Amino acid sequence: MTENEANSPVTAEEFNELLRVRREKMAALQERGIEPFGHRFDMTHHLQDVVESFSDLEGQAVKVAGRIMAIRGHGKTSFVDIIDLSGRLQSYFRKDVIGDDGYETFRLLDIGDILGIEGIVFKTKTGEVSIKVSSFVLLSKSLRPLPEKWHGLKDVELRYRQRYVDLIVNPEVRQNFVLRSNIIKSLRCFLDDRGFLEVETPMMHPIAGGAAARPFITHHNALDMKLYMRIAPELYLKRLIVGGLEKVYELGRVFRNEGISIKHNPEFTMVEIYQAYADYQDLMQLTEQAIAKIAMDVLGTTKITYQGQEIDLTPPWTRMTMSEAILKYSGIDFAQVENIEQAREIAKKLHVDFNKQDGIGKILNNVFEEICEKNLIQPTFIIGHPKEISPLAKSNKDNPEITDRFEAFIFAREMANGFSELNDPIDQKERFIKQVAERESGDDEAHMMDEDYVTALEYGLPPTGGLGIGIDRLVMLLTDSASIRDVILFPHMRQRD
RNA sequence: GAUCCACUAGCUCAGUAGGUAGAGCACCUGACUUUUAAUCAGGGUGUCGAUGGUUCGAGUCCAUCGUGGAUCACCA
Repeated sequence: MTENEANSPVTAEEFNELLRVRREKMAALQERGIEPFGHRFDMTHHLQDVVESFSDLEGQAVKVAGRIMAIRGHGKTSFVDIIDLSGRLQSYFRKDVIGDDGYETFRLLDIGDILGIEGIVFKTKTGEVSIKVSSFVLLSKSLRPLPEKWHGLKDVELRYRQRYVDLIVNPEVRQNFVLRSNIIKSLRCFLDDRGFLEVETPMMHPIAGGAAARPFITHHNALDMKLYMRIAPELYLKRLIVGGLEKVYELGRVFRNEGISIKHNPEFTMVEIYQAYADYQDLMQLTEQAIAKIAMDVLGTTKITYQGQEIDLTPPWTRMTMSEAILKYSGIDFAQVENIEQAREIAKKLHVDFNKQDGIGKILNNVFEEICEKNLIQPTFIIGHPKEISPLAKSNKDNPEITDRFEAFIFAREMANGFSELNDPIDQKERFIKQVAERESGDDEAHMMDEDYVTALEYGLPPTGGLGIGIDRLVMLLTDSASIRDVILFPHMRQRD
């Protein structure tokens, strides 16, 4: 049935049998004076509490609420499974307890209906903790049938489009999203404990900066101006460090107008963290400590299994420069490269693509991505990124062609990216100018000029370490989810019709 | 954007060689006062993703389109 039909006052004949029967039952309940959509209910326990506290609760009256997931009828008695967020509990309806009238009402209930139940806690002869219903109240009539009880909802398209159904029938999906919430809670706790200040900066930017990505474009009517949905909060957060806030973080959504895949959603959640007077080494430590602490909080261990692969998140993680990684996985020493011809030669030899205008740094990065990334299963910090691909990172003191930057890889995926922030306004302006030139020569992911950001740096940005962690990918890792869509409640889908 | 795969009842799936559309669960009728995938007897509830085409005849073959998935490209 289409949404149109669901919202229009159709006659019963237009529904299929399953929908029609439920509406007829709703009407029958109303005829018996029962309101099919209730108001509130005071429960004394969640369902799992009843099971866990059975020895204390046996023989006592409790009030619980939940959704009917199974009905096993036996004539004048019935066993009814109900679920809430905490778990499942069996309830036992008896005609001689709730009366003829109550039992007639009970028989108008369906799988999917939401009930409030008052009854006595007991154990059945097969040993299952149950509640003998002394009274019940319909809290919400369900007008649509739920998917099958033991296969659940498998169709991934329906699972994403109708996540509410997915959440009802697939308990592990519910658990994953509870875990996601716990991960974020744990991260906040970690940062708050270390004196970081949580801040909120604009999501709509006049200039999209802080990352290399194509932005979504929107428009403000009253100001009649073009605005970009933010691709990163970075430049605003560093303005706050200029302003003296010292240790800040922002946890929130960013938007990138790019392809959708198992690892990419157009909007995703990241945390960016900035710490004045720190450098990339400090932030590397912070990264491994944060992720290990989160894993400990939500899973109770730093040794996890992702897609069948054992991964040990215990710090310290391996540290390796980009060139070292290339040497390790290809046997070629890229650090010896002195000119662009040599770099191109290596790329050709390793069958790595590059563009004519790419410099040594970009080719180095291409080679790394092509040859090394797939090998970085255990947590690994890659450091020594070329300046060419790091327009916001501070150059290394000893080798100005590379930056004091790191990326954390786990299971061949970039999980975090951080660096000592470039705080030299003159250097920053030059790098912006280079980015603008790249933009003009067709790279629509290159940075735009942000004059105000340069002005902020001119007031003085203390030496600062910065870090971004992709929360969705972290949640994927800790929930053993193969697709980012499994950790985003409502992943983006093409509109139907 | 490219390639491959999928789309059949509310859900999970079968459908042989092109010949009247199937099963389990759910649902409906009846029996049943401790079941738990309850059981027993009976009932099939359908725009086979859409539109064309081939054919006496299409769920099945062909074409186009739609939606989704996987891989690739882009990216985090």
